Amino acid sequence: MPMTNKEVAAFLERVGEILEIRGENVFKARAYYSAARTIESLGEDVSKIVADGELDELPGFGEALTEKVSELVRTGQMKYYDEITADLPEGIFELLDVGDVGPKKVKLFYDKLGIGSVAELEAAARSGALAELPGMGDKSQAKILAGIEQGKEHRGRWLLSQAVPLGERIVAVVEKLEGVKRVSLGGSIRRRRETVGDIDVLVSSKRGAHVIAEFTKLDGVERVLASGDTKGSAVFSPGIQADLRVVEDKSFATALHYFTGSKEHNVRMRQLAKDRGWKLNEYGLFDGDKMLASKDEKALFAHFGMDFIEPELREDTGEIEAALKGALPDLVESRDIRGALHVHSDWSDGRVTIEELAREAVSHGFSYMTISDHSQFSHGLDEKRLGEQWKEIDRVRRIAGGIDILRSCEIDIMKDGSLDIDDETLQGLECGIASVHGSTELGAAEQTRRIIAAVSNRYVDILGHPSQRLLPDQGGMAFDVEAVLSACAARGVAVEISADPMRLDLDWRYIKTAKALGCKFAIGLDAHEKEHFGWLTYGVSMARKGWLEKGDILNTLTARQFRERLGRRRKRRKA
DNA sequence: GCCGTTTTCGGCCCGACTGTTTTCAGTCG
Repeated sequence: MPMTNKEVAAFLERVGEILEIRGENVFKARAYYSAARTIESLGEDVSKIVADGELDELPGFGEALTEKVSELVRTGQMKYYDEITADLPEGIFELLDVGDVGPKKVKLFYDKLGIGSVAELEAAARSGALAELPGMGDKSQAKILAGIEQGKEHRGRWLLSQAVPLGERIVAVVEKLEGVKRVSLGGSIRRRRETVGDIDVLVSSKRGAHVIAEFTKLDGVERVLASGDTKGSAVFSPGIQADLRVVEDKSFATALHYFTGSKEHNVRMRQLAKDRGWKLNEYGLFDGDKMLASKDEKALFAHFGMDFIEPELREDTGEIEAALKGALPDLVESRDIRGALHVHSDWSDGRVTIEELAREAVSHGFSYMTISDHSQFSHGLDEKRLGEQWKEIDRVRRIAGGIDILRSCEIDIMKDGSLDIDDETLQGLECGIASVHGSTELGAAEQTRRIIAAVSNRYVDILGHPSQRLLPDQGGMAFDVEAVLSACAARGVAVEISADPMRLDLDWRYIKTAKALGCKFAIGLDAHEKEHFGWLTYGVSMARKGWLEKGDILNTLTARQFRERLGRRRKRRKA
């Protein structure tokens, strides 16, 4: 089984960490980190790039990395890795996950005390041995113990949907503090990454110490990690860390740009500044000692002759070049979406009646909705029950004002690629969504054949959550993404971008590739209760991260256009 | 380990905070 991009990236990340722990040249380690990020943000499979012999064309891939990564992708192993890890204990990497512990301290702990796991670190801290080490003391020891405790409670990343409400609450409170001029979320939450490690908030004020002090007293603060004049850091219930930075208002635009990132985007922007003889940092854009005024981010980009780059695009995947050429996409917005697709009712595992769903959809401004309950394999409806449901849909359609309701179904894709509803019944659907739920462990080749077989059924209009990934940490199943996307494009089957915060699937990294292959998209809610209509914003964010415009997305069409489009496609497929 | 119409060798982002230090190292973002 070929390694996924994520696996290759994680491997390279680890090589970088080992090099740092070993005390090698930090720039050598950085080369591996940079390679890891490049692989992670690829819109195509690294195994394909290796097979095509095009790995050395990626930025940051010279002779050594090309050879080592090719070996890794082909054989699943890297001799170099075995060499540099041979004399290190296996658990040494987990030490890096402890707060306030970096490669230098790992090396120190290992060299002096032979510590090679978090358990050993904890024992050493409790015995007081850590405090005796050079450069360490009681406070450092206590901090490390606290870090170990926190790590036990929670590790890793949070869903975007968990972070956004907290982030917005912090902004709302801080905005009202005395002496605060401007406030914004920054970091990965502003870029709308599908998961975030922490919440970044930027504030402009002349009263930094006061703002930070108030921030650390907010409702929900469990622990204060740092509290200075310009920077504060606290852990909020249920364990999400938030960092607040305070700058002068004249620095707000450059600071916001800086703290929004991504790091890769920032590196490119600083380089652009350097090329022009300027200097860009969080405090401003400088020509010598002179600060080039930027009242907001738009003005900042304008200095470079660039169009404003929406935060979602700032991943260094071509947005800088496009902005310089004035060729950025006109990104889709939530208000462009007219149809609520992929809605489950209490006919399967949803909590709400069709009639209530209709009312809820109207209140969110949708003008049509597809009732897409599960089919029999996922404990949903069989052919007979579907027929009965259609009568109920007809009834609600007559009484519900201002909304069109389409007969739909989330049809299960069987292990062999067939569907669990017969064609005669499928013919009666107005929108067919086919999804994989079971048998996710097939090999990549079989999985690919299976999905392509399913989207080849003429009554399938949309491929639901293609990868079956579950955030924050469960990767998707193994299959040839490009082959499936090509099949969808050829058959006119739209690819779902699930707005379910645990899915957000198709992965935005593949969206640009999908569009280039000719795919259309459908933002699906996968709603099971009323509150889930609010998920739309997350689906739209992913579409935006994938550079999509209104015209790329089927449910920006009016109800009538949507029906016509699906109808036309079906006629073509019959012919 | 990568990279180059300023360089094929010598750079590679940099500032805030903390704790341990009498001037700095490590971590983080």
